[in-house]
Amino acid sequence: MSYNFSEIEQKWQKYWEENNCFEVQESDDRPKYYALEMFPYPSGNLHMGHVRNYSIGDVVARYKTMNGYNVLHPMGWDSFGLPAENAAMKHGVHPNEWTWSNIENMKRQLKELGISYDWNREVATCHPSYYKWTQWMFLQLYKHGLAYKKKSFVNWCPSCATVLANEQVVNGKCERCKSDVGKKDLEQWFFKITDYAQRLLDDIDKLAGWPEKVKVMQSNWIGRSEGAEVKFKVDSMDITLTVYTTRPDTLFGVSYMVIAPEHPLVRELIKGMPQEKECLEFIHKMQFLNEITRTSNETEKEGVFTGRYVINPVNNKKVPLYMANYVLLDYGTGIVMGVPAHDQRDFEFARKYNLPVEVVIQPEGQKLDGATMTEAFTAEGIMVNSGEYDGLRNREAMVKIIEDLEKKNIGTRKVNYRLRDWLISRQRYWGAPIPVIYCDECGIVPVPEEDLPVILPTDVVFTGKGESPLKGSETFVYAKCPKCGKMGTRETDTMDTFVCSSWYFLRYCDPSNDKEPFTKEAVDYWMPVDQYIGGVEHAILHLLYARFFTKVLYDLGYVSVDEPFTNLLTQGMVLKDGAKMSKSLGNVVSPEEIVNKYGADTARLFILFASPPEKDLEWSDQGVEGCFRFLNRVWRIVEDMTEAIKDAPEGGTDAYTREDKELLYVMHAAIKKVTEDISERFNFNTAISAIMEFVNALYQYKEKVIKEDYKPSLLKDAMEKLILLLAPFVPHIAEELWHKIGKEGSVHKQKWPSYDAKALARDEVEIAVQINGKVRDRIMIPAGLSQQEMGKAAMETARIRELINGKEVVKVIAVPKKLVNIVIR
RNA sequence: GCGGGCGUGGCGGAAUUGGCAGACGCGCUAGACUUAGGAUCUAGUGUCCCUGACGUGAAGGUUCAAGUCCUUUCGCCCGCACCA
Repeated sequence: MSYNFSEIEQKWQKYWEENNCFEVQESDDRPKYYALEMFPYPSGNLHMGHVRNYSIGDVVARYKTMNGYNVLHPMGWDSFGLPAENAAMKHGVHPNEWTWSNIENMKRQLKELGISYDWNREVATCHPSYYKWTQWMFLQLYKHGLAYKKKSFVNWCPSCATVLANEQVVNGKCERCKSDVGKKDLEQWFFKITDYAQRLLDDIDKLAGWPEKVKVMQSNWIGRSEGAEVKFKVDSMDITLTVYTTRPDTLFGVSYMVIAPEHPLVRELIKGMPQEKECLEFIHKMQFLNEITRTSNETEKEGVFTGRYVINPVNNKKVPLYMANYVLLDYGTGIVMGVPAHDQRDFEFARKYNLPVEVVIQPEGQKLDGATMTEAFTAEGIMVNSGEYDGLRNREAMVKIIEDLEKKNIGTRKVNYRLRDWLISRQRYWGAPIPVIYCDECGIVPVPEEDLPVILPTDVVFTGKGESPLKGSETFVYAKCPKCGKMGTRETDTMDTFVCSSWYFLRYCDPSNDKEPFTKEAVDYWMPVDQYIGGVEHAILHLLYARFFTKVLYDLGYVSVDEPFTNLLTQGMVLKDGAKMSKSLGNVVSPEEIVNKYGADTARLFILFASPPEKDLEWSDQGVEGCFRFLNRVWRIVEDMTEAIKDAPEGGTDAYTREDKELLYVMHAAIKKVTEDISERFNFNTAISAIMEFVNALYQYKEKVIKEDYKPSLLKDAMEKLILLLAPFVPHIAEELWHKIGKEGSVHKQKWPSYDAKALARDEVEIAVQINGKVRDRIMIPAGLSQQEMGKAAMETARIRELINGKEVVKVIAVPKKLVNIVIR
């Protein structure tokens, strides 16, 4: 018979809810701790990845509570987004209805897992009381010049019928639906994250509690590079083209120049030239290529001559101006100088179009010939063919050249970032409306703060066409201009859902405030998040945006921290048969099924035990069975002992036998290990294995000691400690057993046990005796023996004496409590 | 190509500071209890030519001692990738 998990779990979930066990307030003399898991998109059902994420977070939250912290552990819903609209089109359900019923179901599932959330602080980004403040955030950014509108070539997903941020385009495909992303020339809203590029980069150094991997990814994404901008005059035209280069030392080797086909100056440059028609065709062709095929490393470089020439300011050489596929408009200046001898891309381009290859840097002791080179020389060397800079090492020349460019006013030192401004407008319905009104008289007018929220209308038709469905809502579109009162039209684009999730961790601090997004006091008390837990897929997107928002709000004085997350744990994926669980592979295990069959405690235990949190986890039905068996084992041993410990006096007892001491040792070793594994390393798998060893020791004790010799207070202590150690992992069974052994009050409100170093000090230890590094014998020795005495004891056994007989003992190394190594010759 | 990570039994994984490799769990084997066992308990379980030898992807090295440190190398996973 197994224990009745279903009854127990329901009972305690009800108890926790009715007693508001996990509700927290700021005013508390305990130190605060903010434990946060990434809130989910309400797709309708929890998956194993969620279970893993929230189980990990729950261990942390419950453990910290038991260790005397005032723990904030909230949950909410990232509830705007495309799937709601797709469902509306497919099933004819309104996104609002669809989303809220999903939330209801997932909330029930979360509660069935017994996660210790303060549900009073629940937020949903699609609720007007939340998006009011998302819109408020937009207005603050707008007010401070950090939100702006511009026309540009933007990523366009034809399937989602919306624009996408750079971060949402993965390998040229839509991050969400995987269809090919194209380009469209549209007017769009942007957040000026580039203003914060340097700080976002610099402050990565502050993130000591973040995984190296995530920090490297962010730093690569920001992509700082140092170089110079250099001005080239167009021959017989009054136009100057500026290039960005990281290699100003190769300036004398420029043999052509390339401009991006979309560059605004191109039309003027080619106008009336014999090459105009060819150029226009090329531009047209490039527009229809998506970015991945256009810019992939494998795509052959392709270009056309514009007919124009530019003049190299350092040597007055006239070089041809091309347009080419490999030059991107939105990086640097969109114009690149071609130095075939020292850049591989330029080299390939030059060979294809028969452009000269001029060597200006020679490797030491070698002579390169531009005509016969087979690849570009990109390493360091000595300057040649570079006028006054000849003979210098190229590094030194680089510095000098930049200085000289600045003096002559033909160039400047320049730092560039790969990071682009964040495109936040979406032509979709189910998002926070951008609070802006267009007025014929006044232009772009932000909606006044007191008029927020701009409510999403309900009279909307979902067409799936490339226009915001809001455009069709008469009640929404027309609005009076807040400035002049004339009728204007509202912005019909909504905000990227990543805007909503960039500040939700702040809202949790003060979730029902309707006067402001949060009070400074609340945020100052709880922030920063002490431990953030979520999937590594958000390493760049969400985590970078959240950092950006925090910095902006810090600058505006709304928060006192400039980094939101002190420690970050990126959990691994849940796999089945070596692959990520997915519908298409048919390897999905539903959490609900597992909870129904074995209970939430078993589900949680397995997921925590199978692998350390940051590694991928292979699902195993048999492993789940094993965890269920273990909990039954725990149940039975506590049941068995209940009678024996009933009238146990508190504290001391008679002299301990060997078995008593052994049990005491294992118990304290378990307390030590579990404590350290949770607090220092988050290695829940080894923490759980230590508890298993403790339980095994209890069974050993039962096997070896007759009932009459039981020490009631020792066993009582053991039962209490066992239950306390289990509490963060398997909260329901722990709570039930806690009361079963006659305790009162929630086990989760108890103090975390501490270990007794005395119990861990054994008087005798077994050590290995090695000869030349190989174990040849084992001996029991008193624990306090000196190294010398250990060596002596080791050489006294019959077996060792025999083995060293007639040999010369060169050296004896003794490691206290571990081993003795005798080196013989 | 650049950056990050990982290779340990039949499987998931331990080994935290260089100190007995394989904790714990799964699986497997045997025994006990039993009408029965897919329940439970107990014992065993890296490999082999088994008083010993070998063994942490491979090859070298440092050391009394190496999964752990160093050098070389192979394989896998993840991220970025024409960024001038």
